[in-house]
Amino acid sequence: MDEQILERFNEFVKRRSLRRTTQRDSIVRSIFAKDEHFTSEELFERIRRTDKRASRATVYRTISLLVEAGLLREIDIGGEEKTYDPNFLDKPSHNHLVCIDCGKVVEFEDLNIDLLNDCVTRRLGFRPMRQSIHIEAGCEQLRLKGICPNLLATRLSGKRIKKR
Amino acid sequence: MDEQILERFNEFVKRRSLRRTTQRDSIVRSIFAKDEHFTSEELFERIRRTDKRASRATVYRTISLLVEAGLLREIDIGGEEKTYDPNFLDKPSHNHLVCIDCGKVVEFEDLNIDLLNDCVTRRLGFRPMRQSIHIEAGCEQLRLKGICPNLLATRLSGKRIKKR
DNA sequence: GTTATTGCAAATGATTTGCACAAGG
DNA sequence: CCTTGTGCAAATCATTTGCAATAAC
Repeated sequence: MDEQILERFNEFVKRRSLRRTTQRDSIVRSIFAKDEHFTSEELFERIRRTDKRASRATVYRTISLLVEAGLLREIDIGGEEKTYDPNFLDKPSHNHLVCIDCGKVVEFEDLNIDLLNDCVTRRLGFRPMRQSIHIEAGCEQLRLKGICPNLLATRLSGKRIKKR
Repeated sequence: MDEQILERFNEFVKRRSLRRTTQRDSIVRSIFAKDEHFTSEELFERIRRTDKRASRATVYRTISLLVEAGLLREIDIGGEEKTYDPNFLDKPSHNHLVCIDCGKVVEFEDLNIDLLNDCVTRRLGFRPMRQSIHIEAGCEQLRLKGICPNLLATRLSGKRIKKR
């Protein structure tokens, strides 16, 4: 993981006169070890594997801190539980496409769309702050050949398919 | 209200061999009497004013039916409760801008953005189905003059400001 | 030492559900 | 009639919170 993220978090924690704890460190490390989206429960289970007495409460509380610190973002990809995205540090303005066939989530960036959105925002009399695009789409391969490569890939990798 | 919507709902209900009831009729009428976004609780309170023994359960169940029928859409404008938007029949591809100063929600349509999104979707190997843009923006007037016209308008009209 | 943090279990709050009675067709 | 809908209250489920014990600084 990029140790720099941990540093940034600890600066944030210090600035708020909060405390650096082993639990917070390990949760932050666990989150930014991958670039995968996750729910609180998934993260909790991940943490539990290495620390048998970690608590859900601390996981929830640390996630909130990370969101306040601007290091983590809640995203909307459907589902009952909130989903978090650790990739906004690398790609500050990316968006999400969700495949309605397999649930796969694809991240993408598009400068032109960002620009157009800013125009619309100003035309409406507002100052652009943040924008996000949510696309639901079907798999083209599935329609043409009856095979969804993402679904296959998902099966192979054992990745959980998000129920919508 | 456009009685045609009620008709469409009742066709849907019949197709599923469900039943047309006075409660469903009155809930559908209540929703499409305005073009305002609402939460289940707000709708329930609205219904309660005219029908003292209406139940939350039926409101929730009817909302679900309307969403399945494609007549109502859940939208994401933050907040803990789900928000529903009855305006997709008139504007099938509109988006939402939320003012971070006053919580006002502005609907807008933009064909160019829709087109660009479709391009991106195809480039990624998917078939466009549905897309939505969520913009958070600050009030330009507030920054320049210290006055947010929406906030004023909201106060005057007594409209509830969504907490975020 | 003083203040913040943790883990637990209990609380919360929106939404869902089981069930007995009522209503639609 | 027979089946689906309603209203009520209880259940659910993710998330939050109070609190006593523990760890930072």
